Amino acid sequence: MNYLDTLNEPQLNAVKNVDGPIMVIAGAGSGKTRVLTYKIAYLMEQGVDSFNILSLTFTNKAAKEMKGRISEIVGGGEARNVTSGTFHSVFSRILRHHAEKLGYPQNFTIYDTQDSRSLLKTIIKELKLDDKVYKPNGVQSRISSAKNNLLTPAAYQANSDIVNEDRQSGKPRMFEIYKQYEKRCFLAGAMDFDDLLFKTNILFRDHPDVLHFYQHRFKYILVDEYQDTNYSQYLIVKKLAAVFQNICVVGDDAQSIYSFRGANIQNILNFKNDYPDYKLYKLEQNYRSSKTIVNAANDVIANNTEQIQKDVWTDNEVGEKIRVVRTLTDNEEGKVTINNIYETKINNQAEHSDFAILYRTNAQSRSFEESLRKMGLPYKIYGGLSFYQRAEIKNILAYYRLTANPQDEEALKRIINYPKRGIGKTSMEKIAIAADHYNNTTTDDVSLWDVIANPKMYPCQIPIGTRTKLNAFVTMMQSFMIDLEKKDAYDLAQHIASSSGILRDLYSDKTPEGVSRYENIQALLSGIKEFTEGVAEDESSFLADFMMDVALLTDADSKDDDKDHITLMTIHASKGLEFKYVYVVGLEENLFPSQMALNSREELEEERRLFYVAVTRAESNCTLSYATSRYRWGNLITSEPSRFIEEIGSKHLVLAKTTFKGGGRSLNQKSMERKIGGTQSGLPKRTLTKLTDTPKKVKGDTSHNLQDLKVGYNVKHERFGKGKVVGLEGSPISKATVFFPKVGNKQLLLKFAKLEIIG
DNA sequence: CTTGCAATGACTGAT
DNA sequence: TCATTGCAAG
Repeated sequence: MNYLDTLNEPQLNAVKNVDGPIMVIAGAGSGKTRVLTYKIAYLMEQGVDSFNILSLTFTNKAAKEMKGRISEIVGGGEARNVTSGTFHSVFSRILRHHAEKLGYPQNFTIYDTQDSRSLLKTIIKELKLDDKVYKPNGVQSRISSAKNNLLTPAAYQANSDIVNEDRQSGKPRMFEIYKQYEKRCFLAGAMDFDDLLFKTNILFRDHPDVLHFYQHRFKYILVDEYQDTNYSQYLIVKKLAAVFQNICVVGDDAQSIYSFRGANIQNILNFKNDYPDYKLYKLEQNYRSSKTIVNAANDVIANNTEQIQKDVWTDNEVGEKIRVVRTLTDNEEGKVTINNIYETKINNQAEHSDFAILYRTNAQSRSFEESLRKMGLPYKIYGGLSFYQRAEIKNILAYYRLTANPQDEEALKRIINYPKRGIGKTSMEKIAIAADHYNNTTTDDVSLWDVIANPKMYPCQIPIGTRTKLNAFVTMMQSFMIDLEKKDAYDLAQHIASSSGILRDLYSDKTPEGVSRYENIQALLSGIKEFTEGVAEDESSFLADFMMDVALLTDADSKDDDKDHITLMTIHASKGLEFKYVYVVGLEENLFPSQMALNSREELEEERRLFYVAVTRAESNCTLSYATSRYRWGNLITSEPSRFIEEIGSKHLVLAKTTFKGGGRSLNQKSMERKIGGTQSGLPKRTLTKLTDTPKKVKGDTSHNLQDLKVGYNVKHERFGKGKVVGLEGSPISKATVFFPKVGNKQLLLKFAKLEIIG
């Protein structure tokens, strides 16, 4: 039982109290994952059957890692019987099991955001509504929040508040779109992300036997990141826990950052109402970060009004101050950041994986990526366009989807003319009209596929030439469908890829992009091969099994290619992670906090929590940076530093020199500085008032006298010793290649490497 | 039906 | 800036 000895008192209490409702409020870096992991291990040691444990985590990767650690503690293969994963993945599996009870096919498709937006666009067009008024994005989030609050289209229409809101915002027909969207999803045998939770609630509501079964199956329920659950998730958990009430939720109200997805802090605050005899444990000791970082983060979060009282502290050393870096443009921010990473890595002999660059929006990754590429440093960008969202991958997956579920309308639309087979817009419109017609005039549920596959039953006005092409497509798809449960996933996937013509189509494209698309398909196929080989003997390895949770996979879940790389991601994606050196970039008003969040206190406080999350990712060093101007939609806009920087006590901050002088840009920078009206160094006035005790750095310029460097000069480096210049780059010179007898050729950035000319 | 070009509007965040 | 959409010509 030595693993329990590593816990502090509140952690130990949270682990050892297993019965009844428990809430753990866990400050950043306070070891909550450890508590959850050990708690499950402890439960198993106490004789609880692992089949009776349900653990809901924020990513599937976290679930996998937890299982691994539990296995190490309890040994044997028992840990794999714990049901664990994200809400979406756990309940999509349960839904598959009972799909027919809800009228869905077992192989129902999961529509991702793109699919459902595309369907919404179609519907808006069909209803002859103006898509400038009914913006697909806005409609989508409206419907999403309705679903997250468990409002069916009928309930939506019956709710006068909501209907009034829609009317006042000039969108009185919103409920029709919702109704139609719901109908079309059902016809297509498809659920969107919100449906996975919504339909689970419906399943439990309408089928008490099913609910009863899972209530008794999951005697112990653990929920991580509870502050980010929405009403729909809250209700699922509440229903499941109703019998045994062995529910343990872990969260931190200060890290609630998903309200845009319907997350509701009230779930934490309401816990005591639902379970009056609950036990509360607070984990307040931070084991992750330096005192400086913990205290700075506390300074920031103190500006929020609504929070659960807690006092996060640490025994770790004070550590270094948080560096504040000001640059003139977003591009310069990229260069300065990457150069600092490069320098820090060498000075501290750190790994690339010790570094993370965190930003507010995905679009900010560009300038960092460019600099990283120029410097030849290994990096990985998480989020943004993930592998499974690339067009070529979505296309081939659409073939697989349609094979597993012919009703899938979005999949059909995607591939009916890919690769090109002469079935264009006009034909598709005719088919859609026909399907709609037969839906209204017969009692059948008629999908697009039904129309093209049964021309005798559902005739439509299509010229004979096109008809022939359609028939060929139908015959091909049907042959895939026959193979669905005959061939294993890899064989069928490979077969479809080649006989659909996709591989040929991509192979013929010899542009770099085309080659990379072809490689992506190959990568997908080898992923499927791996899946096929990795399936346990008692499980099936059909293509439909592989497809089951592809839609739910994210970059965070993709297995680490255990390559040593610098991490770039949004702050949202960084939740739960930690890095030695963290760079929080783009700290500018209207960017972070986001412009969209400035209208209400609630939204601003969420931005602040987001900043809190960002800072608390750091273990030993944290750097905050901002640019005084940045490109947005192609034109330069000026910006001022984020209010969040000011909220950190100045004693925790230090202004970094911004001495970047690369690539002959000094002149440009100077003139821009004049134009923008920034001060010569340090922060603009507003911030200076708070930073008066920070010593102003005089612009040091070590590279100045090095401009006379010539190839062949002898130089001295503080670590590598004497060497000879063999190459120079940049004008003015920014980079030198120097041969050192001790270590060989080294590329040095003049502004960092303190070179001394010795003749 | 396909291709190519011009015009347009999007950048929060993500299961 | 970049990806998507609309329109005209082949």
